[in-house]
Amino acid sequence: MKNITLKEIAETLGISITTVSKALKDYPDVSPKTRQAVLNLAHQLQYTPNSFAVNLRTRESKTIGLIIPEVVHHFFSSVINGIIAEAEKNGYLVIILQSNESLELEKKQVALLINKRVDGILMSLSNESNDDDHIKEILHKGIPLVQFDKISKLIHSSKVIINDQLAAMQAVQHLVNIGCKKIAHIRGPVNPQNAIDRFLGYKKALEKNSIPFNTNLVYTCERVSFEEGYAFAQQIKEEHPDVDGIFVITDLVAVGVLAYFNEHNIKVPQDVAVIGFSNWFMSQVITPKLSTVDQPSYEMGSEALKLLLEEMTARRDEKSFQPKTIELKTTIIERESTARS
Amino acid sequence: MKNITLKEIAETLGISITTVSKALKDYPDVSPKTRQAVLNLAHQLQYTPNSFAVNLRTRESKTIGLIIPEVVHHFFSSVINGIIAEAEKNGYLVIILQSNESLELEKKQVALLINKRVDGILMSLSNESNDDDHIKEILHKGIPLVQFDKISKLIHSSKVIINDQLAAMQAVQHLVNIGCKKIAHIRGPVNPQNAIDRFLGYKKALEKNSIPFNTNLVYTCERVSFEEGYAFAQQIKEEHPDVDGIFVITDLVAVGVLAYFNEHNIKVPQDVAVIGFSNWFMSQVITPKLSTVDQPSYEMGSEALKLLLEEMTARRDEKSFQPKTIELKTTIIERESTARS
DNA sequence: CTGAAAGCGCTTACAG
DNA sequence: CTGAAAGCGCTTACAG
Repeated sequence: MKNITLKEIAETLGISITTVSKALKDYPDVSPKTRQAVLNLAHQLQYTPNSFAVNLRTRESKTIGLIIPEVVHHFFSSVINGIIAEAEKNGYLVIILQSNESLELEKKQVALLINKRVDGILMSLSNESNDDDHIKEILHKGIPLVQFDKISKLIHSSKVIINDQLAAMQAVQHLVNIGCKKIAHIRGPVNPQNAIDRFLGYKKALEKNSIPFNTNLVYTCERVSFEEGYAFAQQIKEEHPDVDGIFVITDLVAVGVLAYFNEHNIKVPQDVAVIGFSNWFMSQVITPKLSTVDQPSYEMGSEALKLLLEEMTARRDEKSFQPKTIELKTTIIERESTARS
Repeated sequence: MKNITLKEIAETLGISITTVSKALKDYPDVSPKTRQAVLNLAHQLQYTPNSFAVNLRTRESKTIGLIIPEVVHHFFSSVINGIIAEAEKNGYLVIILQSNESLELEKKQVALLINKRVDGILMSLSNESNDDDHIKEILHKGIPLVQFDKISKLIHSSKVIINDQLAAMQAVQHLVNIGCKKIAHIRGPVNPQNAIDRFLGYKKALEKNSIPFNTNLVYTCERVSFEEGYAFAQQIKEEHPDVDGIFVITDLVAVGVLAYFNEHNIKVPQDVAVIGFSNWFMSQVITPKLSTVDQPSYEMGSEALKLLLEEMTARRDEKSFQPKTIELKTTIIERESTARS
């Protein structure tokens, strides 16, 4: 089906393209009669502006790009949800790309989005990311950027985060409070800032409670998977049978830990208490129900988009913009896996 | 940072824009020397074509639109994964919209994508969708369309589906095989084709095994939620204490059923066997592990994108294209929730 | 092998 | 209040 253009409307009504354009955009300097005629015909023909032409003229695509490590992930899919909803509300569409935790892919995707000339970019870094050049390139090109969740502290952009260190401290403190004396930590990979911060929070909590820190009680995930949780649970029990509490980097891994314990008749929380991180849906339906740290994911997405909008608006109006950091609240969710009476 | 244009390259080299454009696009009628000079300078200046202008000229956006009911959903997020991966491989980006199971939103989003002039659309219908006009509009505009999973049979487009009826029959047959005599069905909402087909499969399986069909044993979800599963499990036990098998529309709801049974000491599978549908990750980690129907989600996404590509290519080459339907294989996954020895 | 020119469909500063 | 014209940055049929 042919698409209607301004030209056709203009010709049909015997007026100029300029006037048609103005009428449709509610410019004041069009007579009410002309405006009405244009509006009627446009509606009748179901005119919609050619967005390609509008993009070229206005240098805006009304599209933003999102790069995340993984879509199939309860936390990230909730974030996406928040982003898409907020974007749509403001007339923006969202292109989603997935780095699959690969720095190489992440770089390619940044290039793709820059090429596409999106109006802004939202990013959560891959676990491999220990190099900032591609992200600096975004800033260098003058494209508004908001980092969330897995961020690089060195990049001077807006950020939406939680206080991972504090949240981890609270989680470990909770284990101490219910009587744990020897607490292991299954941590995330070495690069991501949030894995580092959660580890530091673990360490601080021990210190605060005068529990000696022992490197051997820290187990490092590479892929942050269910399988790793399962394997580390076994390893912990073999190497340190007296461990009575485990703080796990994220719920998926913690569920792996529970699976191993369930299968080997190790009682949770009586023998070992377990606390995860993120509050996946899954945590409340497994047995035992998993204690965890609730992390507002939908809100993280919507707040990130709002910050991006602010920056895009400032940029368009040629106002200066100071990057902001929003820190969202986390909450300890106590469930069966730490319920010692 | 200023963006480099063809004009600047042309001026710097003292040649025409035409020649620069041709050199960059590997047209044969450019002298090797000129081509090299252009390529060098373009690379040095990090030239990338302005996609807005390219879109306008070529009438292609190299972008496709995806509308799904929900992002935060193991099945759909896996489909997204397949779509994005395959799209990227072929130089397309994906805009994702979420209907939240609302027909009204779905209509709006179709309009958004048409306006955006995406090169093609992938859709899985919302549960509310009992009206096709907005989808016919896509075809009417000549935009390639592929439906997947939750489709409208009445729309003459390509489709990627599973045989829901057959898969449901196999699931119920499995319950019969392990000795179930009175089998309830928690079905999906009334509109979606796949809920209807799964229900029909349930009915056929009963018939085939000479088990009388009883309307009272069919419970209809509205929101397809964990909570509904929980509530229906209770209702089933109250209304029909002798039900010994339940076929549930999808794993999320089945997990709700298991939660109720676990909490009320009803033994699964001894007292009641339960089988779900979709093979969410969650199903293999809960207690008891849930039997289910595996549905290839990643593949559904990648196949849908391939079909769309075929159609977009045909359309561009002005060849005719006959919509195709691809039916993917499903597999019964037997786990603890139906493991009667 | 090279380039002038038209055109994609819009927006907007400017003249009348 | 109306419209001619320039221009966004590219592609491509055409002439030389």
